[in-house]
Amino acid sequence: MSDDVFAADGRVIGSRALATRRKLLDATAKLLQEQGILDLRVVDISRDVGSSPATFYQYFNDVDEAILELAKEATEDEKPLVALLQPGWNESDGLERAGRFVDAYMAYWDTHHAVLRARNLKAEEGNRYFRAVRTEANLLVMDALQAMVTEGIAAKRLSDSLDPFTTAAAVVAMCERLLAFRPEMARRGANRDAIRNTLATLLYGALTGH
Amino acid sequence: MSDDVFAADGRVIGSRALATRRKLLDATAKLLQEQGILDLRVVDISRDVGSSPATFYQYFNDVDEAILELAKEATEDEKPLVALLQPGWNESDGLERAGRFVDAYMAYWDTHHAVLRARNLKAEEGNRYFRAVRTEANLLVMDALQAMVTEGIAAKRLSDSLDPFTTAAAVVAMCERLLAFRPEMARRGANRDAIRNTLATLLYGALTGH
DNA sequence: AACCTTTCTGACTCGCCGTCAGATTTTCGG
DNA sequence: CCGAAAATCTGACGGCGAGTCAGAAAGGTT
Repeated sequence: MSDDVFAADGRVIGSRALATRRKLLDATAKLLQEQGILDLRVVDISRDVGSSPATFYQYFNDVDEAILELAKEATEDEKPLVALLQPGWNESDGLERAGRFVDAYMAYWDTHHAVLRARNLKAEEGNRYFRAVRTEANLLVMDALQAMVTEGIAAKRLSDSLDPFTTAAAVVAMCERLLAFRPEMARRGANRDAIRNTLATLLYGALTGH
Repeated sequence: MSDDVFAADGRVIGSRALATRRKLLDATAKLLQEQGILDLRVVDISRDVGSSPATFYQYFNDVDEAILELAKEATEDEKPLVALLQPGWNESDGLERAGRFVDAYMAYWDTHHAVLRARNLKAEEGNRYFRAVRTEANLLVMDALQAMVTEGIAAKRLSDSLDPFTTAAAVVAMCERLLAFRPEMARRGANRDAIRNTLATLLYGALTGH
C-alpha cells in the first residue's frame, strides 16, 4: 500500500509535479462548478492554472479521470456523516438528531454539489468507475440507515412491508435530490429552515415510525 | 394560438419538413439513451436519420433545443399521473392507491429517463429554459401532493412541522431519484417489487401519516 | 560546469461544430 | 404534363478543442 501518486504514463511523480496536479484538480473543481460538466474544457482548466493543455494530459488520461479523483475526495468528506446515524433516534431527542444529520448533509452537499452531480450523471450513464465510487459513498450512509430501519421493523414501529435496503436508498435519494431542488425552491419561497425541518421530520418519520 | 412548427430561421414548415424534424427528435432521444448527453453529437444524429448535419441546424439552433423539445413532450406524458393523486389515500385502500401511482410513475420514468436526466442536469446547471420545463412538470405533481399534505396536517394525521410545499418536493425527489438508483439496486438484490412496495409504503406514510 | 532526471510545452493532426451558397425535390398554375 | 417558384436538403469550409509527441526548460547531483 503506497501513497505515491502517478502520472498518466504510470511513473511516480515528485513534489513539484504533485503541486501541479493539485492545481489542476482544484481548477477542474472550480470550473465544474462555474460552467458545468457540459462546457468543461481542458483548455480552460490549463489556462486557469497557467499551463498548457499538454500538461493536463501528463496527469490525467482525460477529464473524467480528474473528476473521478474529485469524486473520491468527496467520498472522504462523507464519512463523518455516518457518525450522526447511530441507532436511538426513537428516543426523545430523535427529531433533534435528525436535524443535526440534515445540517451536516446540507453542508456536505453545498461543498461538493458540482462534483457529486457530475459523478451521478456519469454513474447513471453507465460508467463503471463512477458507479463504483457512488455506490461506495452511498453504502457508507445506507448501511447505517438500513440498521435503523431493521431495528424499527423489529420493534414494530415500522411496517414490515418496508425493505430495509430499499428504504435506506429512498432516504438517501430524498436527501440528495431535495438539495438539488433547493435553488429553485428558494425562488418559490421555501427557505433553508423550512427545508431543513421538513427533511428532518420526514427522515425521523421514515426511520423511526413516529 | 397556432400549432405551426417553425424551422430554426423562423419560417413555418410543411409536412415533409415536419417528418424530418420528427425523425431528428426521435434519433436524438435514441442516442441520448444509448450514448448519454456527454457523447451526443450532431453528426451522429444526422447520420442516424440519413441526412447531413446541416439539416439538423435547419430545425434546431443547437442540440439543447432538440432536447428541450423532448423534455416538453415528456411533460405531456406526466400529466395523467396527477389523476392518481386525488385526496383520500387515508381510506382503507390508500396503500393500494399509492402502489398504483408508483406503477404509473415507474412506467413514465422508464420511458423517458434519458431525456429527464438531461433535463435535470441542464436545469441544475442553471439553464433557464430547462428550469422552466422541469418546474412546470414538477408542479403538476407537486400541487396534487401539496393538497394531500395540507389535508393530512389539518386532520392532525401529519406533523405541523412539515411544510406542505417542501414535503411535496421531497416526495417527488424521492421517487425520481430512487428510480435513478434502480439499475444499481437491482444488482444488489433489490427487485422491482421490493422497490415498488417500499416506495408505495413510504409515500403512503409521508402523505397520510399512517 | 557537465550531465542526468523530471517536468513542461509548442506545434501538429484529427474530428466535430455551425454556416452558407447552391443543388435537389416538391408544389402548383396553366 | 411542363416550367417556374417555393421548400427542403447538403457539400464544403473556417474555426476550435481534443489528444499526441518530440524536444525544450527546469531542477538536482557530482
